[in-house]
Amino acid sequence: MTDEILKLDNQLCHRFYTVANAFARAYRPLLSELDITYPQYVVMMALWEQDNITIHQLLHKTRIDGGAMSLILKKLTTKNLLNVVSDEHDKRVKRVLLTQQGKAAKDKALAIPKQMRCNFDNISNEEALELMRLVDKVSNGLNQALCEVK
Amino acid sequence: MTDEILKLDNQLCHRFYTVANAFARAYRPLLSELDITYPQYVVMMALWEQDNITIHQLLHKTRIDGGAMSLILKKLTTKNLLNVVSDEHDKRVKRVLLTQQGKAAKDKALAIPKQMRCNFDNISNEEALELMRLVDKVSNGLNQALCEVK
DNA sequence: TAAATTTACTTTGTATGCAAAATAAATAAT
DNA sequence: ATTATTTATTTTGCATACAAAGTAAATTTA
Repeated sequence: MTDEILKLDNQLCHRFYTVANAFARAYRPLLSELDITYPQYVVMMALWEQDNITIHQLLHKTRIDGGAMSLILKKLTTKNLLNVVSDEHDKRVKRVLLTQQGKAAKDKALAIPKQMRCNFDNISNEEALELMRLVDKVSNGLNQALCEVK
Repeated sequence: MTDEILKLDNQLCHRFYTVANAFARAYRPLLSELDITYPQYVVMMALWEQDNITIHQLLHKTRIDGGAMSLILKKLTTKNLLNVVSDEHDKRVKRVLLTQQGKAAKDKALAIPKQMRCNFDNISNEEALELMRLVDKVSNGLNQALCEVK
């Protein structure tokens, strides 16, 4: 059946599309206390891991779009969670620095992963690791494909 | 280390976020011949599978947001790929019908899955099936969580 | 060293994704 | 038979994605 090829249920892409949206939706209530969105949370996680990095490094780490990042950093600056400052030596470069409030937010955030994890306690740790391994494999394939085009 | 908990590389959600975006990006060049976006492609796949369905059914099948669907259907109507008509019996309901052009587009689309699949030919069929199974498990967990809230 | 190129970011225009409000029509309840 | 509620869909406002164009500063070339 050639029809099977285009069936939505057979598309890996549609599963990822669906689950990624479901994740963002599921994080919403958990992030409401921090008053940030999911992509903003991703930026904060990157900075909690390593503070005082360049926007370029932040883009690489988070895989967030450059244009979107500009807006996200403005929003997080308005919320007093971080500051963006120009680099002394290279004026093209901007560095992102957590504020005291931004650093403090990490304590609240520490409870989030556990709350999220319990949404799929039907998945074992082994399965979760296998899932991450396979998703990475798909990601690598797609990224290589995109590089070849350019 | 409590720090490991919030590390970006340990977040399942971020992997899905990344790979879902990578998919949409990878589909772009393949869909350019059809002159449609990835979400529009999802709608078309649903209709190639079953034509003449209600918007409600289409929303359920594709998992696309209702607000977004309104716009997507307008775009696809403008491209002469489908028509939206009111149901005779229940005037609240609207049905979506493929045009001749919309049906014909399926022939071109049949080549897309194979082209996409070769981007991750490092993944066996068994791994792909296992991946789908695990993603579904995560999806189910998240959807149940969202239902409980409501 | 002046011009061309590269690098780091921002801006712009288009297309979702989503919650919430708005509409309109069918159904249920009183 | 009205009124209240539910169902189907659209509209609105905000927040990303993303490609492409624009800007500014550093680096490389000629």
